[in-house]
Amino acid sequence: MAAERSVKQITSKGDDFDRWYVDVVRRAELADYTPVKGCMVIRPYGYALWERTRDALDGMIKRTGHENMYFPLLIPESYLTKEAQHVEGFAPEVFWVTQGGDRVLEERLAIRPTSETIICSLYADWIHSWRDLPVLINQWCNVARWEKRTRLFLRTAEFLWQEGHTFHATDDEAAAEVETMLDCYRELSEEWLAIPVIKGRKTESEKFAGARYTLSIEAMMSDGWALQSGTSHHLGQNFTTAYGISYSDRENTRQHPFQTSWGLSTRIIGGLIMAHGDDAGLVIPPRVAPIQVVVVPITHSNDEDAARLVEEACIRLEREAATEVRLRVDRREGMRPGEKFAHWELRGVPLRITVGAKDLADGNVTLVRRVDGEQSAVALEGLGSRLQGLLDEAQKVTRARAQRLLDERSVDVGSLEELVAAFAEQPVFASGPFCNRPECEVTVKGAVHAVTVRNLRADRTPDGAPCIACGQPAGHVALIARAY
RNA sequence: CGGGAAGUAGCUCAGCCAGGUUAGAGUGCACGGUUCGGGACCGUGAGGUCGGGAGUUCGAAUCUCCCCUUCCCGACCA
Repeated sequence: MAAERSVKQITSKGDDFDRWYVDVVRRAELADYTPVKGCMVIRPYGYALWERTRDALDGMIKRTGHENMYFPLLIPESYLTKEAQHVEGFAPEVFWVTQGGDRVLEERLAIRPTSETIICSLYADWIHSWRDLPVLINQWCNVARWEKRTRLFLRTAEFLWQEGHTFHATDDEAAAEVETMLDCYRELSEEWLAIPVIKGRKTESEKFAGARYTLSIEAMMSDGWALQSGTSHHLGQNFTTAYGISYSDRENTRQHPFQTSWGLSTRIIGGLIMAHGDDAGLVIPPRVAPIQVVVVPITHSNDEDAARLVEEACIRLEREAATEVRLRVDRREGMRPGEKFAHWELRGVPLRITVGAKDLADGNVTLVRRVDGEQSAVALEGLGSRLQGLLDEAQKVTRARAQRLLDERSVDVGSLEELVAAFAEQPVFASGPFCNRPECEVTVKGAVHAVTVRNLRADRTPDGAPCIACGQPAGHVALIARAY
């Protein structure tokens, strides 16, 4: 049955994945294009999804000891340009404000592409002593980057994110922070968004501009492509030196603190869509679903008694579920049940309860799980209190399905030939021993169309195997994939 | 930013090559009715500066030029 549930308005996933993605985003009313080039509008349903994701991550950020604050949107050019690599990396994508009202500004202002520079400039005045460390802060904000190509949620000129920034007395403490926050991203992705990820370290060519190193989580989309879903950077003393941040340690010696930054953006919503969605539309994991349960009453205009019983059952569900579950009864008139089913499937609501006279005669309602279409007749009695458990189950099934996809499309390779063979049929996640020299990265990229080294896996070691590109002893296992 | 495609009703598109009454279809929308366990049907109605600008012409959705936007493939990137 599930296979026949095609949706009128959206392209089939198998026919054209990119069109499918855009169709789902727009038809499910998550987001849309705007008259502003490169900028999207996030519509209420999409924003609700972001809010749930954001709140989950915000809880983790606070749990790990960070506080939220807010920095200016505009950054003076002289502040932006102090860290050489950073400027070089971001300069091509900065928006510049050159005028205020009718006055040309003496110094251009950048619209923040990220806030390390303004934050360092301010903290240079606020950090004086080892007692001032660590500084553990975060901000939720918008940033702007002049991107050449727009993809809703995945790449827009303006996007929403959080950026965490910390300063530490020791290198090790900063390194631990980078790991801690990457693990928060992993937890958000796996436990909330039901997307398994692979943690690892970025290669030199892929790391954040100005960082000593960058860690990332990489998720597999259902077409086998990778999506970098969160990054955590160890900035060493690069910025603190450039921006003159120093403090007196316990021995009264001047020191530059060690710094980290880490970010996760609305891009993750794109990942959620591409990881779980199907030909009927979105599939939203219950923990972040704006609406977790939709109730569709089946009423007959020529049978008032039945209609009354159906409405009573709906009211009962609303009352019993109200406190713990986000449930909505779809009472829209003049719309046939099938149309409502399609409507909510497109929007990815995890559970649907159909309430009709036929089932009610036996004290039952029909329950359908979005992720796999599993359908069952369940007793109305006590259902409200069982919903949370059913949602937890749906969350698990969604996660397991994504894990299965990742497992099925992951391949270990021991040579370039095997790498080429791995991608012959379809995009995969290939893992192979890698020496991490820039020349070898170029070789790997050139071996298969559009692949990149996503990261050096944190969970694997090469065990003395030779690098797939040069044959020298490999120190890492590289995750190689095509990426969004 | 390079290569390709496309912009006509909310959406999907036809009409354009061979310029000519009042620009069409399906779907969606509004109202009425029959219906109602997978996008049902009948009727009525609203809805368009044909992406924008300039030009050619008696006359432009249609021909010419410029611009804008979107999609796809690259390069760049969260």
